[in-house]
Amino acid sequence: MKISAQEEYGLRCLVQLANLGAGETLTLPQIAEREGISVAHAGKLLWLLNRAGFVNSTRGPKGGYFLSRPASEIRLNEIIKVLDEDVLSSHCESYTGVLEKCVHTGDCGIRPVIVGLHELVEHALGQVTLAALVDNEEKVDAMFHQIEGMVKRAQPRGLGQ
Amino acid sequence: MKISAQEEYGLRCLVQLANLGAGETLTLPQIAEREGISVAHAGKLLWLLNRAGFVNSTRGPKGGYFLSRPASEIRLNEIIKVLDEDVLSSHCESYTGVLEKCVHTGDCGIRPVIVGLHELVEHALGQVTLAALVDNEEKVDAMFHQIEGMVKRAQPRGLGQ
DNA sequence: TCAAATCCTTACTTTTTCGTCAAGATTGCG
DNA sequence: CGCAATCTTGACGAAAAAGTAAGGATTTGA
Repeated sequence: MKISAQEEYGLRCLVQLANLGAGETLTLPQIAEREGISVAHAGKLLWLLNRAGFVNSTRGPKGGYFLSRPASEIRLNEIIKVLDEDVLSSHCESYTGVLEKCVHTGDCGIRPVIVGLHELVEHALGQVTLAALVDNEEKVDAMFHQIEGMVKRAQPRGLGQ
Repeated sequence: MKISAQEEYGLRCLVQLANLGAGETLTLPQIAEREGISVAHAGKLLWLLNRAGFVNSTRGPKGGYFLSRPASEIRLNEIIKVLDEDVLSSHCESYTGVLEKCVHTGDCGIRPVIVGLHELVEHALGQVTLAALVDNEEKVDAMFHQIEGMVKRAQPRGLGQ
């Protein structure tokens, strides 16, 4: 199970922009340098994010990229959906997306697991905004530990063995 | 974020074997046919699972594959770890695995998210055994909805915006 | 002992993802 | 205007993942 390169570095680029003050922008070379990737690579990522409506840009001298919405209104699940196709995707063509009914024979037991994971990840990412990532690193950290604690106490019913 | 083909189809093969009665086996052509993949492909997956100690096999006529441990002692997180490298992996070389300290400059806010996701997924998969997949489809389903419900009630503290 | 059934292993091909390159378009400034 | 800084776009190449092919090894049973 993997976070794709596009997801990871696209998210990093957005974090850079979320750190800017009002009216500030970052150029491709600046973003590339800070993330340790090539300018061309950054260019492609920012182009994707632009097309998806997360960032805007101005060309020419003094130009650059900036968020097109407040960081507090951008949630991680939206970002991941745009950089990949879904929050969590699987291969079996019997799924339409991940959530539709499986056409495999009745003894396919893995569907509920994939659906469950999808919901878990989707929901967790939906709780985190870009702003939270920038401003409240400790709080995000605390939140995840809180969730983890809840999950730990939640389950030992119905399974066991 | 993606479930790799190896993870998905490897898991499916194990589910097939977990459905067997004592002393029964399945041959590669049988497994391949049931999952809609080529025999060669099934062969590679079963070889991985064999090497990892989840299945055993006998050769010759009447041979085939079978689980080397009871399905109730095999948890999904172990399986995923073997079929890929980890339950959830990321790209940044600054992580050693996902859980070590990030070497990026201090303003890298995404580390806690990756670590949090890792723990979430790891823990969820650790709750599900192969046996549960086969025998208790409804119970697994119910469990995930239970976890999801807990997570939903758990978080709105510390983030909000 | 031979033949058929079966797994085992390595090498290869295809597809997808990742990343680069280069030419083009737009803007600001002297 | 004309140059330089900047983003935009599509084509290309490299690397990784997915899947295929084929010959070898082992076992059973007649």
